Formats: sequence, structure tokens, C-alpha cells
Amino acid sequence: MASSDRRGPYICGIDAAMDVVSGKWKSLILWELANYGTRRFGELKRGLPGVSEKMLIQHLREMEQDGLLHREVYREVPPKVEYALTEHGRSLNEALGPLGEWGQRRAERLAAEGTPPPA
Amino acid sequence: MASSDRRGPYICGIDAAMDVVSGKWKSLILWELANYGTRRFGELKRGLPGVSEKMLIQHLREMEQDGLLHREVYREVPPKVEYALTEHGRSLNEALGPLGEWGQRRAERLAAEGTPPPA
DNA sequence: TTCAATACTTACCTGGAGGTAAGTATTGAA
DNA sequence: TTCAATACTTACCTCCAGGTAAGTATTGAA
Repeated sequence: MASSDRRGPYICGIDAAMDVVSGKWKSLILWELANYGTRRFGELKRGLPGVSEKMLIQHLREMEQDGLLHREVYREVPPKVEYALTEHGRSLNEALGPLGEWGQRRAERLAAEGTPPPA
Repeated sequence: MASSDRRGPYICGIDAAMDVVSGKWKSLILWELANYGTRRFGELKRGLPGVSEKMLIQHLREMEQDGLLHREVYREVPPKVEYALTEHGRSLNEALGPLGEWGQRRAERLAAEGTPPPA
């Protein structure tokens, strides 16, 4: 969910899914964790160029509350925290597959049509 | 795309798809048009309770520019305008299917867990 | 005693998504 | 001459997602 809690009522499934995945970096976090299995806070930060620490932690917290990922704290010095997808997170990532493929085709089509990225 | 034009560069397919589908009412417009085939402005408005005319027309214009739908004007009095999905719009709607199903399951799970909608 | 490394935390600010409400254009019917 | 019906259009405003930048907590090593 977004920081302004919703959790319904939803008018359709897309609505319910978007409530959980909308957020500038969430789908990328999902992708990163699906690819690497487990990632530390700093690794995620480096893997998402441009993300601010505030938004990264905020998104991670929301995704944890939404049951998409698990947070494991290792009491070491310096501190170490690992994030990993839950089963729900993995299934969401899979459900996003077709959308990603559609977007991929769109990007290729735009490129083929000679639409240069804006200056 | 959002009113602040993006059209890339995209860092992944999800990104490219989200650029086109993010917007409070866009997935619902997609669903409405996929279900009815063709809809007039006023019909869409009545079909999306709560949408403002400003946002509806803005979303429709953006989706037209993104090649998702077609706008057909009938020179009559009173005026008549019909909207229908293009092939791209239809394929996007299909790509959203699994996400919608995931959201549906999530909504059912939340209901089963006894998470009442917020007051 | 200070520093390095990691993972946050907090205060503050800006831009833009989206809402409200009133106005416009067209023309046949009453 | 006014009104009804439809599809916008415009001005103005609010709220919040997200950014920046500085601060905190922990403790072993130098």
C-alpha cells in the first residue's frame, strides 16, 4: 500500500494490485529481489540508481507490511539487514511478467519508430 | 504516459508499461472499453463513478496519444464521440489480466483475514 | 578517543496528480 | 428567444509522493 494506507475497498483486482505495487521503485525492488533472492539494504540502494534512502526504506517497510517481503536483521557490527521476497511477493512478480513483456514490446516499437528519449 | 510526458528512457518493461497505465482511472477505462467495445464520453463517465470530467478527458487524450484507444467524432447535434480500444489497448488489457487475478486473490485473502475497509 | 561502516531517521521542500466548479460551443425543439 | 443535451475547457486549489541533506545508533579497530 501507499504510505496513505488504503487496503481497500477495491473496485477491482487491478485496483487491489496497484495499491500494493504503485510506488516509484516497488516493481524494481520486486525484480531485484526476485533476481538475487536476497539483498542487503546497501545492495538494493546500489542496484536502484537514483533511489533516495528515505524512499527505499519507506517502500521496503510498506512491502513488508503488505506481506511481499521479509526483513531479517543480523545483530552484527556494522549492522546487516537482509531482504527477501515472500511467496506473495514472488507470485506478484510473476503476475507482473506479461505486463513487463508488453512494456518491452512497446519500448522496442517506440525505438523502431524513432522516438528519441526527451532531452 | 502521464501528463508530464515521459516516453522513456525506460529502465525495464514494467517501467515502460507503467508509464502508460499509471493514472487513477486508466486501467478502469481500459476495462470498460474492453467490456463494452465502444463507449461514449458520457457512458464512460457514468461507468466510472467518482471520475471528474477533467481527468476523464485528460486520461482519454493521453491514452489516445499512446495508441491505446481510438476517438471517433460524429458531427451531430447534440455532439457524439465514441471511444474504442486499438489493438495495442486490447493487448495491454490482456497483459493486465494476471495482475488483476493476483489482486483479486489478495482482496479475497484480506477479506478472509477480516481486514475491514478503513472508516 | 576518534573513526569507519551500515542502516536507518527526521525535518523540510517542491512539483504535479487530481479535484471542484463554472464556462463554452452547437443546434434543433418548444 | 430560450432551453436542453452533449462534450469538452479553463482557472484555481489541495494534498501527498518523493527528493535533499543532515543527524543517529552501534561497536570494533587503530
